[in-house]
Amino acid sequence: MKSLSIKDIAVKANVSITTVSFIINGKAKDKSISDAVIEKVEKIIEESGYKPNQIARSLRTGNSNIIGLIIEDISNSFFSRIARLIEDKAYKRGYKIIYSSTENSVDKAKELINMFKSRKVDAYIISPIKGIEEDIQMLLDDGNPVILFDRNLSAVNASYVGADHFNASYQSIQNFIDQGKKNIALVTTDINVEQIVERYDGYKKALEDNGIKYDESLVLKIHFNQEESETIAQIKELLQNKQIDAVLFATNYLAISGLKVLKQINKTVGADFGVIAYDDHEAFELHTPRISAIQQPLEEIAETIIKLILSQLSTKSKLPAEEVIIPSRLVLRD
Amino acid sequence: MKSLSIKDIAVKANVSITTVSFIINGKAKDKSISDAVIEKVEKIIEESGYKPNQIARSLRTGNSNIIGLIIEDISNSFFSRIARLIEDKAYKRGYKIIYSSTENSVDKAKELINMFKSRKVDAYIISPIKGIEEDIQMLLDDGNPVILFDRNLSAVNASYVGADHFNASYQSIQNFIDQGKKNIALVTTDINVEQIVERYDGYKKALEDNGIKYDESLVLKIHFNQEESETIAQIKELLQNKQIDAVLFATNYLAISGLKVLKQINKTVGADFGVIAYDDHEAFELHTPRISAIQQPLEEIAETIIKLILSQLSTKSKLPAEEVIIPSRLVLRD
DNA sequence: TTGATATGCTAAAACGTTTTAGCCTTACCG
DNA sequence: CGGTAAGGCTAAAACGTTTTAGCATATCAA
Repeated sequence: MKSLSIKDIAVKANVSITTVSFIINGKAKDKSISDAVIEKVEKIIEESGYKPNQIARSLRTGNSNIIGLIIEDISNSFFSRIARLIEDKAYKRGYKIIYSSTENSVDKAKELINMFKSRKVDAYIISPIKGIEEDIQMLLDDGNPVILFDRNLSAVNASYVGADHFNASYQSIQNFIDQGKKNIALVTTDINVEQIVERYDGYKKALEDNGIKYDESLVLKIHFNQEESETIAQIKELLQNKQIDAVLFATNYLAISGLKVLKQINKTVGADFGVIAYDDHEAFELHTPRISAIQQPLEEIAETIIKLILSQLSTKSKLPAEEVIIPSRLVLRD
Repeated sequence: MKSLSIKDIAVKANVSITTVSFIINGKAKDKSISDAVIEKVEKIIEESGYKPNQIARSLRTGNSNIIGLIIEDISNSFFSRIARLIEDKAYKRGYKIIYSSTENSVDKAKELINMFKSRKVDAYIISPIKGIEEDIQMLLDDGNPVILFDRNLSAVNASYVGADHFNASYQSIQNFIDQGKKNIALVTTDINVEQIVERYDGYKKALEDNGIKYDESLVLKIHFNQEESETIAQIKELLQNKQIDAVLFATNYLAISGLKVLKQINKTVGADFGVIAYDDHEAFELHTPRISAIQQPLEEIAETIIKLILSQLSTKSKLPAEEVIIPSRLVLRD
């Protein structure tokens, strides 16, 4: 059951392959093909259900209409929601997405970039990690559109779209302080990526600006790939052994682990113990009491990414890298 | 900055393209290429960083090493978690995933299948919807490996991997009844897919087997694509106006809406009001009290899908369609 | 009448691989 | 010593498109 080729159509219509190609690609008028022929060929295509082989097309034209998406983990709701929005918007413009998760591994990330390169994707959307600067630079040097998001790599001059992590973090801490909190903990991860560092910096700066001394023992850095049970143990230790009246969790999955701890040790979130999570999650709205969270503007981020990509794809000349920082929203609950 | 081709390598090594190709594909020994030449060419490839153009390769060989994944919505945690597992397992075997969400639209699903077809994906993993039976049959007729999952299409003779929705649902209701519940509601969706129907059937059968009369007014079918606010309004009406002592939610997002309603009307889940959700969700573990849920065996489902695909890919002869039903697990909490 | 222009179409090269068929040596066997 | 086999390599076709260059014929202006 071989599928039809343009040649089959040409034979059936008794015209040349070239003519069929022109018609398929809407260049018929340009190339002055007669209406009669256009109609005949279109009819045959319609009836036979012929679809051009995209692979052959890609080989010839050099573009694939595929956008490569490299993220940390598609099962993380932040990424899956962004992926969905990106997919949607890309799809409407005729692009498909091929994605892969890096799991924060430099090797895997590099491999993925190579994979995508050999697949000739038209553009790259990457939530990067430290250590792949060179590879990204090579993509840029080769003239590929590359958009970083969520986390930036300062060493690389690529376009970047992300939320204002520093200010969101700062605001959250300011909010705690305004409520009279003094001993404010930060639970974060040990991966050295820009957006995590910014959240940390915002935390520190807010304390400092309010004349509260930074206490390193109130900052817990959780190892990225460890079992949740261990995370829970570590958070429990922090919360039980330290005098703490508020916590900012730097990621939503850490916040979820944290809430489990609070449940275990029978501590309730409320007036005398504040919690804010970075990145909202359905569980927070539902939790009793409801948990405050920082919402990243997913829709805007996705839209901006696609806009940048399309503008880069539509001009052959290299556009200067753009940095778009979009404010996050602190949603206070209960 | 044109990228290297096999020809460039051949020229550099002063051998023919054919020889390079044999070496790249590990057929050198077979084709009796001398060790000296192998070494020389490999060295040049290594140094130059040459990567074969996958598109040209695909065009020639007819396979792409890409698996197409068609699901309802990547941002739904059930699908994103499955996607992650599938991606992982596929990746380890040298396959990449290209995905797209159907949003339960027949037209979009058909379009996606065509898209994937013209991209010559090597296999299809589809969480199907009613109305695309013919398209799937065509894929099968053309000899493509196709695995349906989550929901089956009885009209089509494709392999299927899914959880035992009927029994899980039956068990849940039985559990309610064992606890003395009599007025058991079901909140489900109006999409006519097999796994939803099975959950409904399980509900009915369990009632029947226990001599409880089926009351249609206790079954709420929520329209698929509607706003959450409307869903909440409908669930609220059900719970307020009917004498109900237990609810089974047929999807996790409906359960989440339902829990929001309970919060609004100040009804607490507990001994005199039971709740079970189909598909677990992080929010349930965290909810106070914790919410019971039916867990689908994601890991096993993903593993089985990949196994079936690989076995189909490795034999050229068509294998008979297999149906694998994996038991779900009812996790009772609090 | 002549050259130019428009109209309608096509042959063939090119994209970068894989693979078939086969060429030339040298080695070996009887 | 002649024939066959093995070893080491390669030319060229093929995959299915797009696109460049160009061939006829008809029309038209001068």
